[in-house]
Amino acid sequence: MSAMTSSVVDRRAGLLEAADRVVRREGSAATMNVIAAEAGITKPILYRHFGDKGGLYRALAARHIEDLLARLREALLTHGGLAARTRATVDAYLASIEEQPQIYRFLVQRAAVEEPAVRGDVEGFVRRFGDELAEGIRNEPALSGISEARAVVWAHGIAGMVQGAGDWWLDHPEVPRATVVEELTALLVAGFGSA
Amino acid sequence: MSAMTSSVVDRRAGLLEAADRVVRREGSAATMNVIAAEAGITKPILYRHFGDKGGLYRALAARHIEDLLARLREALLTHGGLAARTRATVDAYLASIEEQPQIYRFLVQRAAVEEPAVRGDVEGFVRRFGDELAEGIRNEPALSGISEARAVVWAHGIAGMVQGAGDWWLDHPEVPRATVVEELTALLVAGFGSA
DNA sequence: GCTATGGTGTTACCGGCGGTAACACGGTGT
DNA sequence: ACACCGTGTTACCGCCGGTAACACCATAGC
Repeated sequence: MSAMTSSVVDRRAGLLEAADRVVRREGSAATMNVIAAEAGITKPILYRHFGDKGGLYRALAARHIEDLLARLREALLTHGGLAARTRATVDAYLASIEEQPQIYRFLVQRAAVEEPAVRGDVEGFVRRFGDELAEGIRNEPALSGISEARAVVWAHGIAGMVQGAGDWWLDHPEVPRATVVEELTALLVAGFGSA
Repeated sequence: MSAMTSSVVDRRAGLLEAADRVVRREGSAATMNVIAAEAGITKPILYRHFGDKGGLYRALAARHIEDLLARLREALLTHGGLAARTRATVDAYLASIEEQPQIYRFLVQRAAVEEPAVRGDVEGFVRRFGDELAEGIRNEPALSGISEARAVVWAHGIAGMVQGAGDWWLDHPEVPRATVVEELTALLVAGFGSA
């Protein structure tokens, strides 16, 4: 019942692709009706595939979250020391939101806020970013022996910091990305020294 | 046409009080109908007073935002040096969200996200927190001569950090507030050293 | 051939939301 | 007596998320 290329899984992917276009184009006005129309169908089909709006949001968020976390994970493995890793990670985050601001807003706002059920499943995104960061911090050679409490509080604090600065930066495009990256990196790397 | 104690201004305050109770009790299910019912009236009156849902949200958010920013402003003036000021500010923020988590969620989520028109008026809240922080950083004796870019990026980054850590902490009440405060303060104070 | 079955698609509806029009009541000034 | 104005109501609109019911069209089995 698989082996074939097409069928249900491709259909789902196609629908998600349509939903993605709508979110990218219309932002928060991405209603179920519009998404269905964009896909050239009507609502009930959408509901058959995703259950409810939360299900579609979950599916939609999952793709981007995995992509983004992969980028961040890779940045966390950058060679060259703690400062280089920090800079690469912050820059990866800001580069991502710069490339697709609408998707980013969808991830941190719609997906995590509007549909509370998503919190347990996709779990925010900033939250998962924080979890990944915590792991990175625990494994950081320069921070060996860091207490668990410190690792986890720092991680979620840093996740919020990058997100907050990124949010602000989206409304202040006159500031170069490199500036934001350098200032945050300086603050964080010096802060890590306290460990 | 003023001088009298009662009339329209008291009425507004009473309605806001009712809205406040609903938000505190029902959280995100604070619909216009139930707010009206809580106030003992019906919808149109609410609309006559506040224009639309965004107007009510703005009015509702404004009170708490001013209260909260006053607390933070006071903390920013704590005597005893940079570390003491940082600790007091972080603690003031976390204490506030601990006291009224529903109101806090309303401020950072509903008011700032759901009603985009609020962004220009009440302007987020985390955003205004960031603005206040930037001013505090510029005036910080220990950070005199800091560049404008650094002050503003740090400010909004720190605002996001405290908010992000606070968000996470709301879901992990087993961690004492003092722990969160101390870990964030340690990171920040050491980071400030890089200026 | 003719019928079951299952997936794709539709139309048409439901309850509830934000928002508004239209009207009813009661005090006040002239 | 009358117009006026603020407070309040009922009843409605359009749109959203969500669902029931039915139509179409392949393939599979006899």
